[in-house]
Amino acid sequence: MTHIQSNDPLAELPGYVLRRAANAMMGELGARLAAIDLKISDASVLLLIAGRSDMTSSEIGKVLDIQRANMVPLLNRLEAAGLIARQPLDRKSQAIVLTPAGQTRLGEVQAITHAFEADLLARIPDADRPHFMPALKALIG
Amino acid sequence: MTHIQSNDPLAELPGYVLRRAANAMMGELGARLAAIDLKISDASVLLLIAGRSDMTSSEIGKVLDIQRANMVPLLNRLEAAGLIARQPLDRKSQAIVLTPAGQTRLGEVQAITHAFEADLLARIPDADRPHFMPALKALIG
DNA sequence: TATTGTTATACTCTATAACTATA
DNA sequence: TATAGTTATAGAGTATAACAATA
Repeated sequence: MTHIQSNDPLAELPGYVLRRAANAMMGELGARLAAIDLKISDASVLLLIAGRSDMTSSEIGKVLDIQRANMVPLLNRLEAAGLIARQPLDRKSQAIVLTPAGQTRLGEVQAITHAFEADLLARIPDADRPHFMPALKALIG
Repeated sequence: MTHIQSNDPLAELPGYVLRRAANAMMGELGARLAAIDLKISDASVLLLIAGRSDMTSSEIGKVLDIQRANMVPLLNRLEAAGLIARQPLDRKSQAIVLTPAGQTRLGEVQAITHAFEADLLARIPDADRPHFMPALKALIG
């Protein structure tokens, strides 16, 4: 449970509060995805390759900000769970594609993700909500 | 470098963008604090115990959301660097206090933190800025 | 020459269980 | 009986270097 205390002098520092909010929300999302035996990074991959059959491991890593080397155990895990397959594109590259079981699991991921994002936004006061995404996007890139 | 790509279908998910923004900002803060040989958690402790001599390791952990057990190597590191000292409160508890060197380092932490927080806020468009902290606080606790 | 997939490795952060000494 | 401090350990997540095979 992440809960800023009343006597925390860091509670007015935007960077500190940003980290706390992200930790709280990712903890919540992680708990919801654990119900279908996925980690957040697993779910991100499934969402990313949905409906396509042209993304390689390296490309997925670039988009999701995951190192090439760290993609290997992640994809091995998804493959062992029968959710993705490796399809050769040429003799060097291979596309990562959803299996039928992966398609089914993706549906569950989408349901959980949609509910999670809606619950997250619902916690933000009406007046502040429209400013949330623009503010965060301004901090990236 | 954290930089959401244009072809990333996750770029409109608030939870995902929140995590990316927090990672980007913490990477930036970590880099600035590395210049004075501190980690973010180190700096948080120094800021928290500034001006007091009554906080125990357990209390610091509760406020900063760090497990009791994980406070030990953190405080050992700060103690080895000569920045904090352990002062017995009774035969069981001990207060964590800044040494003179810790006071000096705290000043550097405050300067870095102040500049960082100002730079962070400056990146957010004027119209969105007043809504940033209220939105984040609504997500915590 | 650059890139893909991979292995191996290491480092940080975090989580849990257990022990002791004391409140 | 509960709490403070500690030890040990294990699991994530992340980072780098290096290699073979192929573009």
